[in-house]
Amino acid sequence: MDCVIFGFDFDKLNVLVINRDGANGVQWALPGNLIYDDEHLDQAANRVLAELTGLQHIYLEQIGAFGDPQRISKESDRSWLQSIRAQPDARVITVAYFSLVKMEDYQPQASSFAKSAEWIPINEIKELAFDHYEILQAAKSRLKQMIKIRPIGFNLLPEKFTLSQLHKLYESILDKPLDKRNFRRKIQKLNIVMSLKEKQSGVPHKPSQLFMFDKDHYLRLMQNGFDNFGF
Amino acid sequence: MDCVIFGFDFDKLNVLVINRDGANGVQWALPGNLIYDDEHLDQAANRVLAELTGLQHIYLEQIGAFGDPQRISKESDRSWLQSIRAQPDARVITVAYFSLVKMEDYQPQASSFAKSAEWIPINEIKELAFDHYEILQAAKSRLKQMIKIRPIGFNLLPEKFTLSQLHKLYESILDKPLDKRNFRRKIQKLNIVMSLKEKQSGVPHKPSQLFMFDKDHYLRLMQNGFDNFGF
DNA sequence: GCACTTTGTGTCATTTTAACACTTTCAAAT
DNA sequence: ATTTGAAAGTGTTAAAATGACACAAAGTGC
Repeated sequence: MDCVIFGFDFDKLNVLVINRDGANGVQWALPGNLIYDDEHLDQAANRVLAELTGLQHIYLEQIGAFGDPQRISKESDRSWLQSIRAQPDARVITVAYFSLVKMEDYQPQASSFAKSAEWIPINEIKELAFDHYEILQAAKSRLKQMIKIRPIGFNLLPEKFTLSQLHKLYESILDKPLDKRNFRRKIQKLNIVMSLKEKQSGVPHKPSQLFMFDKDHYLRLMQNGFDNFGF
Repeated sequence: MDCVIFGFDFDKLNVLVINRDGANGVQWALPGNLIYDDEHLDQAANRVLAELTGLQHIYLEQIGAFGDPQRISKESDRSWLQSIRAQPDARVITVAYFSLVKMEDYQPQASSFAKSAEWIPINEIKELAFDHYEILQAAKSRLKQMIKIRPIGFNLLPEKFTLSQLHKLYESILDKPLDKRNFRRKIQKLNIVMSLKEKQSGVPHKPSQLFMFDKDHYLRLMQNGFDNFGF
């Protein structure tokens, strides 16, 4: 399995990639690993995620299976494969997942010498090992699709957030500007956020109201068959 | 791989299932088969579909992978498995697809003695072999999701169809009534159907105008980022 | 020509959408 | 103390979309 782990830095979407040092300099790849013989697919995904980041109970959703017979045959991937696989030539089908993580919950040590994972802005990724770039694109478009019908974006934000942060998040995922006032009106009318009696502090500008995701109201909405945020 | 093949009989959704005669009477299962070692997943799906129905160039889309370690361990499935698999105990992960077929294009011979496949109304299916019922539910909800953002429904209708048929199709998939006039207005405003200079004939009531899917207009819509039919 | 069945059509009140600009509030710098 | 910079927060209006609703028209079969 392979996993596209998304994070949001209040400005843009990021993806957690692992680097392997190869002959041709650094190569990025998605975190992933083999699935145990007696393991549910979702279990495997959770395990790999936990092994890498230590995080548990994280939003995780299957994207699908990727099984091009040639997907691991790129010349640049072979030497690395030989170093980690008993049967480097065996066919491998991967089940891809995407995951939404609060970036604050996992900060790879940027200072560490032997750093193995890094947050990279999604728009700066031009190439990945194997078919991981293709998987990344599928993850992106799946996320875009999902966020229009479910409020999964909250998984990318801290518990308390501002509407501007949420706004920026939607813009980053949908990859288009959204009118600020119209966005706020829509979110507030839906009743899926509740305003806290608390404001930002320490910011060099008007401090923003803080909000939380209102799960109860959302579940009530769902029960009426609601599944369209209209973005 | 396993495939949920949908068909529409102008009244309700049907699924093509194969029957196997077992100890406990007839058991239904989804069509499926092993994937060859050098085969793309999509290729395998197309092959299995063609082997069963003779149809090619059919709408086919991956749902995802299903890999519960126990998925083939139900007692009622074991005897059948032993008759068709060299290693009946090996773990099997399936990649599920759903497919949209014009029912007129494939009519299993109802009179044939050794019939192996049959169209069954989706709402009458209460149980299937292995985890196929679960796959069916996933297919249904995926279809429901997709039809709201892409006009894939046309794959279930003949080239020439009436708006009432299209209307009924949407109601069947979305599983809720849609106002006739509002439905027609919406479809026609979108410009994704073109009316033919031809009417139904031989029907014992006012004959209906025939329409075709207008692919060009739809592609033009798409280019403007359109992906919400608003149902 | 009558009964039956399905097609096909319009209006109106309400809601939703999109476009658009200025004042407020704080920290930091002077 | 005052100014400056930066983001927060807020309302109106015109246009479009939605949802609710009922009856005449056009065929076939009897």
